[in-house]
Amino acid sequence: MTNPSFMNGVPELLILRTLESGEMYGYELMQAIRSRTNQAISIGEGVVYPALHALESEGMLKSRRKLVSGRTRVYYALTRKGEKRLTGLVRHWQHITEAIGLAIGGTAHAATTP
Amino acid sequence: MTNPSFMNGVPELLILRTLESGEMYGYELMQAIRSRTNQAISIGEGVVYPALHALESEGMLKSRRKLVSGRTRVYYALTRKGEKRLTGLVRHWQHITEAIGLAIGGTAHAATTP
DNA sequence: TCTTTATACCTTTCGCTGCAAGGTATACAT
DNA sequence: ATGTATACCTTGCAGCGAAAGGTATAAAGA
Repeated sequence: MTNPSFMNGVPELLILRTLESGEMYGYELMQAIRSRTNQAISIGEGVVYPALHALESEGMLKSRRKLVSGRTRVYYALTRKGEKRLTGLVRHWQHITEAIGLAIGGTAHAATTP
Repeated sequence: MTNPSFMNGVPELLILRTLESGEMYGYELMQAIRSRTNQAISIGEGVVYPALHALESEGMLKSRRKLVSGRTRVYYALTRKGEKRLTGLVRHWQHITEAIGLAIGGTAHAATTP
């Protein structure tokens, strides 16, 4: 029950946000995230797949299996609930980064102009 | 050696950045951070003190003890090395948030204007 | 033909961060 | 006397996310 660190849940945020553009399968998701962040952030398979399963079991995503040239792909799509969660996560993220921006950009130095 | 999560080290960043304005003792630091972030972020004692010790042992901070009306205060100040680390952490933070901003704000939807 | 590379899925293991909670001690107000 | 605020510190643990290992198909290259 420990209060999860205020910094956690970014992979989840990225996953949900990326799926907002349309259903994707895990492997595709990973690449999409890497691409959308200009290679700055790579979410590995050990993060993506467990996260997808967890999100689905929480009702944030729904999946359907599709057979494409012999390979099985599991496509995930946002549910209404997932969209709501996403909205909350985005808001939280913006709140946090704004706060940190304040602290690191901010206020502190009138020292520069004596 | 595991690659630490790309999201870690924010408390460290906030601590170093806050100490840039001048030396502080732990308790004061905590309050300063809370205040600088408009109460959005609270770094607890269980985070601050271990972090201060770690940073000092890495040479990022130097401390001096001061006796103020019967209570001992341990004041911490940035070293040159600490300043450099801070610069790096800030840069890294900005890089990350920019990337996430791209992913969550970004690119994806020309979908909004059909 | 055989093996490497890329795709696609999944799980187990574990390091590390940061939080909660507990512990000590002084000063001051009630 | 007892509580509240200050000031320091440590231990224990939850949980996140990374590494690494495992299965299987298809296509390219040797």
